[in-house]
Amino acid sequence: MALSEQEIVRRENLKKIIELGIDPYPPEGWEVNVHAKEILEQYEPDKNNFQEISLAGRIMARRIMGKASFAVLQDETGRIQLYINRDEICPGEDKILYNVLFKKLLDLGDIIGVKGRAFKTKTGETSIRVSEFKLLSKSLRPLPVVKRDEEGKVYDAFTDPELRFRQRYVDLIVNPEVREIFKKRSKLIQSMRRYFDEHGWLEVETPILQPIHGGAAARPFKTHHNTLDIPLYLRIANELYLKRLIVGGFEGVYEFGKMFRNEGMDRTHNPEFTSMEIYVAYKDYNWMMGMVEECLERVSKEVTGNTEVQVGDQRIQFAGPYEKLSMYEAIEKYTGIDISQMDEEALRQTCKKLHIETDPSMGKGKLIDEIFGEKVEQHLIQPTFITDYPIEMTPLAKKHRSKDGLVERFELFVNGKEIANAYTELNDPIDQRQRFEEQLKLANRGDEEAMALDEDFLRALEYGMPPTSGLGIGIDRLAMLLTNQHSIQEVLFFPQMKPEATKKEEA
RNA sequence: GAUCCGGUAGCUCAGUCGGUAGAGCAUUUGACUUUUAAUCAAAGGGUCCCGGGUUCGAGCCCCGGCCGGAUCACCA
Repeated sequence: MALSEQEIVRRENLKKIIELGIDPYPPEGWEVNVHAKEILEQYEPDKNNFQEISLAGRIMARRIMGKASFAVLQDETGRIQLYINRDEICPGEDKILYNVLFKKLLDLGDIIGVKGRAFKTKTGETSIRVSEFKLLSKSLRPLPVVKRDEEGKVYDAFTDPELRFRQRYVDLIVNPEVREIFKKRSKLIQSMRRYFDEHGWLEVETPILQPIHGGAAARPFKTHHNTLDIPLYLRIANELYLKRLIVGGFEGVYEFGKMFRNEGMDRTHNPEFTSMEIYVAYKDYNWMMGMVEECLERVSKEVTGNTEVQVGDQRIQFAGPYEKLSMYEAIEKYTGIDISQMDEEALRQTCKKLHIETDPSMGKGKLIDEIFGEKVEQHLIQPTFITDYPIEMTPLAKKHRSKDGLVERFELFVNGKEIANAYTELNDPIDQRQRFEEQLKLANRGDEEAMALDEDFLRALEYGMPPTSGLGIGIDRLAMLLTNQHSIQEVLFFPQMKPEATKKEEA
């Protein structure tokens, strides 16, 4: 592959460094006793602190002015300016370290270790007066150079999504705000996990490779196990396994994990995504709504510092209680039509009236879902529980205790998007078998996403599952809300991309 | 999968009517001991995404493809 001019220069510099007897990739570590952010926040000239510091990072800018230079060092916490004076670095006759190594052979992007002391420059910027530096890793590729002026205005921003996502490492280096998004994502999971642990619920792991892709309605990825010579599916959900654990006697289990769905990709969908599923015995969906309110309020506070979060043009209040509307109430509120008594034909006519396309494979549940998706969802900006779904849409939820034809289910909508789904779980094995059979009928009618029947799961229910409430939260979408990002790609380190065109390479 | 928009130097982008390929940053050389989008002087750097076509001549027009984004469809 042909190297660019800058890559050639860097490789030549590398060679010269080696000729000077310097290892460009030394094996030993470097003492890091402080980070950039700590110095910037805590240095006070009067206190004379940070006078023997040792840190490491990447050179992000260099301003050489003859016998002295400024550089910008970036570590995980931020950027700090270095001041390098020739005669301080090279007290003796030999000025090679400064004149040759620092001025000529180091490049932007090189990783160096630095020892020195904090001070303030004439213009008042906290900086490090370098007494010693060492090359820790030579960079052979030029980074995009993003400049910022005093007001923080960005020039030549590195924004091309294709490059940013394919080379996320570069994105993380030159766009510090990107790192903050992922720190928040990590904090979100950590915060939620701590909340569950405090309640004594057990974090578990269940199979990703499943012989039957149950627990949700979606097209799976299919693979094959050679030794067993059987097809296996990457899980589209883990619900049925977690319930088996409730049958087994755990009273609260949860799992953060990747799910895989062989569907389209867009701003809110990636083929693999992270969900959190939790099942708690002896609870129902009413209890679960309270738990969700408490959990999200706390998570929001711990991740963003506030229960109120800016998302696009909206301010979302995560402190409960959240508005509750039944599915029928919600549809009536936003269309003026009461569909609660309608049969499949009447619903089909209603769809027509509302200019919603239908097809013959759609059952009653699907038709209601269409109306809801088309006319209601977009209006649910503040956190809203939509409750009591038609039974046809929800084969794993328990029938409503008082409303015929409905199940005890809620979904939480925020900013017009579903972020959580929960049931009073169906634990009646006879009813569950019938529901699966209904799904089979839908499948025969052409519904590709109807749920598969899982005999072993039914066997587990037949042993008896305590009354249980279960909840699933889309972690990526929650992360999008809490970091004010409008694309799922921005909250995944490595979003799925088509493979790059393979470049011709010499063997 | 459909429609629209985009792909030009390492990066961000201009490129007029189809007529020698442009800028800023980065890079190279030189100057400079408190600069900070450092500055000053000079220089080098291009498979214009790929493949066809039209034309005397294509970065530009036409056809096909690849990759990305947006919107829609499907889905969470």
